[in-house]
Amino acid sequence: MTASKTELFSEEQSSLAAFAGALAHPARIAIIELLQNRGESTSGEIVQTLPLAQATVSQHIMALRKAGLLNHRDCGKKICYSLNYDQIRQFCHSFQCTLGTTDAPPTPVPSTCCTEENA
Amino acid sequence: MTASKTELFSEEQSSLAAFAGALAHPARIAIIELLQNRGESTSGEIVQTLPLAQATVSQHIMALRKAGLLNHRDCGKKICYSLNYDQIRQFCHSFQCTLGTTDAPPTPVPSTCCTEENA
DNA sequence: AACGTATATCGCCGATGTACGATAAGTCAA
DNA sequence: TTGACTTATCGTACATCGGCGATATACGTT
Repeated sequence: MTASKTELFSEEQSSLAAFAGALAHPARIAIIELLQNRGESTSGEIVQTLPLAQATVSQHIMALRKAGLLNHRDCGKKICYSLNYDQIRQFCHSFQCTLGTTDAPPTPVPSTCCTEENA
Repeated sequence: MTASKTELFSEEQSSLAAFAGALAHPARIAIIELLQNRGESTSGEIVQTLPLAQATVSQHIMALRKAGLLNHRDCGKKICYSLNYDQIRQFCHSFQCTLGTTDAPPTPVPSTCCTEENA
């Protein structure tokens, strides 16, 4: 991504993009679904569920952690992961606003592109 | 990505991941915000708004188009883009379900990892 | 300490994403 | 047709991702 020229965009734009990036892989979606269903799972259980090597799954988990989507607690030699619903809800709300799916219907729009814009 | 071993995951998981991937760049978030505010914009207007080269912006627009997030209509020599709210709403709903932010509160969960799981 | 288990990290590789200039392809006007 | 304009695509360079085996780290048990 060439560092995405990320400094050229707003904090919120980068933040939303990062959140979306965390969800941008089917394996990570699967992990989220698993945690959604079970409430809590160890890393090992997640590995067993996915058709990927332990190292790869660990990377996906770490990606979700860095995005703030997971809670984890040590539990002896295991680590239990669960969803951080607060973060998730917060991001979802931001997305709803950005995507315009909260209130305000599709906004009809008079469409100016073919009228005044004939410069 | 490596084709992401995408065949190993469900259709819906891949679909959601693709949608998230389309949003996983601040420039694309910025494009969406722009269209959300203006309702409709030409490619040229979008280029002027972003701090990126025309070719790069065109690629981002194409990424959003391929994800089904944009409507476009020819308008003389210009092309007007707008948000495809139907698609967006549909994806948002899927995400709400996957992320568990629709109904069902955070699910307390008895947490079995430290009890029965001591195999 | 030594071992087994659980998880994270490293190193490597091929594939993909991002960025750009240059150029092609299309439309409209003269 | 020529020319100005708008947008998409090509070619290239580089960074990042996604995958894996191997290894390191950390904990609990004996």
